[in-house]
Amino acid sequence: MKVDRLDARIVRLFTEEQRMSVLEASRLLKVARATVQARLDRMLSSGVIGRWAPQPEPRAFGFPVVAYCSLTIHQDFGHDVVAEALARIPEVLEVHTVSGDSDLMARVAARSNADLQRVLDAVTATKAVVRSSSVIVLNTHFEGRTLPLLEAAAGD
Amino acid sequence: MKVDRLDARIVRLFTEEQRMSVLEASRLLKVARATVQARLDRMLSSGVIGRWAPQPEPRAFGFPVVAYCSLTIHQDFGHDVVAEALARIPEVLEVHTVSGDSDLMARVAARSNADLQRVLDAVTATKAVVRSSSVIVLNTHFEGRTLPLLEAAAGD
DNA sequence: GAGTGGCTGGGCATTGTGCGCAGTTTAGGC
DNA sequence: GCCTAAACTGCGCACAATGCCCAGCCACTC
Repeated sequence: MKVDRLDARIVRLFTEEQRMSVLEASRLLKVARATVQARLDRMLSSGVIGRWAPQPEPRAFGFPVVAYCSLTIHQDFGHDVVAEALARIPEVLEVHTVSGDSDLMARVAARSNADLQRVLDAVTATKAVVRSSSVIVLNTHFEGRTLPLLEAAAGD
Repeated sequence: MKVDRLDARIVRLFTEEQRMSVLEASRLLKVARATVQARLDRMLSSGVIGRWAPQPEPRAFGFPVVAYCSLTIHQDFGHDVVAEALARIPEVLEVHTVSGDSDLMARVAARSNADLQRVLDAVTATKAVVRSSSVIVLNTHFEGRTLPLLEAAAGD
C-alpha cells in the first residue's frame, strides 16, 4: 500500500504521545476527525500498522541480557518444525530463516550471562539444532525504529 | 520490577484485542476497573511496558526485504558516533553493539534485493565502517514475541 | 458529464475516562 | 498473633472520546 505524508504524521503523533486520541490528533493536524479515523482504519486493515499493542520490555522485568544466535539445523528437519519447537521456549523472542552459513537466526533474552547458558542449552536441546553460535548484545543504540522509514516512504 | 499473573493477563488482553478498553478488560478479568488502571499505570511508568504505539510494518509499505548486517568499525570512532550516523539512514531499523568478531550489528530494510545493495552501500559509506557482512532474512517465523516471556516471569 | 473516492463539518447516542471516595482485603514485619 | 501499609473494591460524577450517521464539496477518471 502507498502511504502519504498525512499517514506518516498520524503515525508519528500516536507514536510520540500514547495518550493521543483521534479527536485530539485531528485538531493538531487540522483535518476532520473522520479523516484521521479513515486513515487509521485503512492502515490497520492493510497491515501498514501491523500491531498496536503494549510492548513488554524484557529489560524491565528481569531479562536484561539479549543475544543473537545463529543455528545450524539437521537436514532431516524442516525450518517450520524447528521454529515451532523454539517457540515453546519463552526466552526465544524472534526466529528467522536466513541466508548464509547458518540456517536460522534467533534472538533470545536471559536473566544474566550465566542464565544465557541455560537458555542456549534449551535451544540446543531441540533435537534438530546441530550447532549454534551466538553474539551477545552489549548495548542497544536503538531498535524498532520504523517511523523514519515510513516517513521516507511517504516522501517526507 | 516484578510482575504477577494479573499483569500478564492484562497485557495479553490488550495485545490480542487492540480495541480493548480498561473498563471492558476489568469486566473480563473480574477485577475492579481501578485495579486495571493502576496496573497499567505502574507497568507504563516502570518501563515494563516500554511502548504502546502503532508499529509500522516495512513489509506492508514497500520494504519486504530485511537483512542483518555485522559491521566492523574503524578504531578511531566511538560506537555511539557510528550509531548516530547510521540513525540518519531510515532503512536502518536497529543498531546494537555486540560481542564477537564484529563491533556492531544492524537490522536493515530494503525495497528489493537489488535495493538492499543501495542500503548497504549507504551503511558502508559511513566513514567509520571498515567491513560489513550481511545475512538476508528469508522468512520470519515470529518476532517481537515478548508476551510468553512476560508470562513466564509472572510465574504463569 | 456522470461517477468515484476522499475530505469536511456537523450531530447524536453510547461508552469510556479521570478522579475521588470510604470500606475491605491482603501481605509482610515485628 | 497482631499491626500497618498497600492494594483492591465498588461506587458516583462530569467530561471527553467514540462509533456512526449524513449532505455537501472537491479533484480525478472514464
